[in-house]
Amino acid sequence: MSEIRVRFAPSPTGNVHIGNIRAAIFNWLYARHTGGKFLLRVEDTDRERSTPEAIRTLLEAMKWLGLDYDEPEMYQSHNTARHLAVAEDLLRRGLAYKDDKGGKGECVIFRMPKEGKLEYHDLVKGDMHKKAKDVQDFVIVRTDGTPVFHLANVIDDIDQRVTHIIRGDDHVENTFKHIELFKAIGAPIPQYAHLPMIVNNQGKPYSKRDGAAFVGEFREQGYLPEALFNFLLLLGWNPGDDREVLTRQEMIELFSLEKCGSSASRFDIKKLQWMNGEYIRQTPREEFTKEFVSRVQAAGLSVGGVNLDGIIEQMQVRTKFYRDIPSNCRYFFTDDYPFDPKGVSKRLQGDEVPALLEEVADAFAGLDTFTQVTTHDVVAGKAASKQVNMGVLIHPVRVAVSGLMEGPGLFEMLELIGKDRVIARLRHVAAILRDPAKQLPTLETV
RNA sequence: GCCCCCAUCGUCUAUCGGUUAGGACAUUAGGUUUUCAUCCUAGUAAGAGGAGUUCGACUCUCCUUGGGGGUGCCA
Repeated sequence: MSEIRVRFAPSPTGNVHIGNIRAAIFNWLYARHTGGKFLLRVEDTDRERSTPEAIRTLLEAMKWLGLDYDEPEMYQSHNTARHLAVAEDLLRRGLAYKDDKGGKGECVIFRMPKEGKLEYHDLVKGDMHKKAKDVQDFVIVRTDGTPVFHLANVIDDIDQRVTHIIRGDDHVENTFKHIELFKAIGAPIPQYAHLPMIVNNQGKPYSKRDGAAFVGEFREQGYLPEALFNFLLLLGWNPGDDREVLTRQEMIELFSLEKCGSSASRFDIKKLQWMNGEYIRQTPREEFTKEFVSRVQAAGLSVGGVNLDGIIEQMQVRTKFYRDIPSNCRYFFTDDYPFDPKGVSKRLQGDEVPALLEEVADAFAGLDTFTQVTTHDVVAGKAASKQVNMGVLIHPVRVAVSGLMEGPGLFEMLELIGKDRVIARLRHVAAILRDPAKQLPTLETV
């Protein structure tokens, strides 16, 4: 039994489309599951677009997703001489011919069978067949002397000794051509598996117009590679039971081409967002803390002198994207925090608010221990004596001390900010509200 | 035009002739008169249409419809 060898063969365009990277994921998983080799071939024959920069983008995307490959990457452009030599040989043996149908000069055409059936077994789509007369001869070398995709792709697969070709649905028709090429060259025919495409809400191929379509964009938007990987895997594959969030190890163990579906799947960003949150919540506390601290520090804030563990405990469960951490947590680390205009208009607008905030501040000042329990009791007492719901006090205080309308429970928040800061903030905000010449800094102005 | 592929809740999917058609996302309600998030509970929601095979069809066959892909110098 020869070893299983699969490959990912993208053309580096400067962006890596999610449909492409999903093919890479399925190939990678198949190799890891079977103990085979996962290879990378850079189809860089388009000299215009295949810049070193574009290749770097491709390699970075793969690294980010943990798609490691087992042999040095192959560059298709380095194999052009061989492609042309094979074409010459096919010509010599009468399996290809020269033609000038378009009047552009002579190109080399590969001769397809004219009668009978063409067939192959697709590992995901089943038995495939076509009448030979429905597949035409095709160009393998252009008029300008450069090899065409079909030729280069097949020869490189032969050279890399690829045994299983796992790629997008859009290549199904090409497969009949490629198989004849393998036969003509005298190479063993690989196994094929065609994955359904990722489409948008209209059922059209998912593109840039539909939102983030490239790996780099998801990375920039704060998605974790593990979440994107897991989500893309679930588009067209399932483990056979109800599990959805899987570890890399589980994916490798459970993966099989037989469980791949054959209908196109729509890209549902909502589910990706949910999954990203799942991964953030599952992140070990230590690792999340590291990420949290680096984001906060990158925003120019210091994490010294605060109850970092307490803040983390409150915020990990609320974090949807790492990139939102600084704006959601700024008030923990500095008194210079912006106010959400909606919060101001909804919670700090009334004439009674300044007095209310000062009253609460005064009551807090009398506390020896400042905890969620003692602050709760103070506010509860105030609400009772005023005969109002606690929310009447809680909401203005929350916006005053954090600038935001959301976050941890108020009393947890107060304890984390600390007595002195809370009191100072309440008085400071009250003073600004009383002074018609002053204004609270809003999100926009900061 | 011709050829090929596909078709279960709004979405991703399970089901491989006999199920109250299951799960997840989203959504609705409740737990929660302190928000947001988490968590828990409950709910709404699906076999495109028509023939046939069969005791019995979401499942097999055919047709229609819809969608996608391909169709000599893109990959």
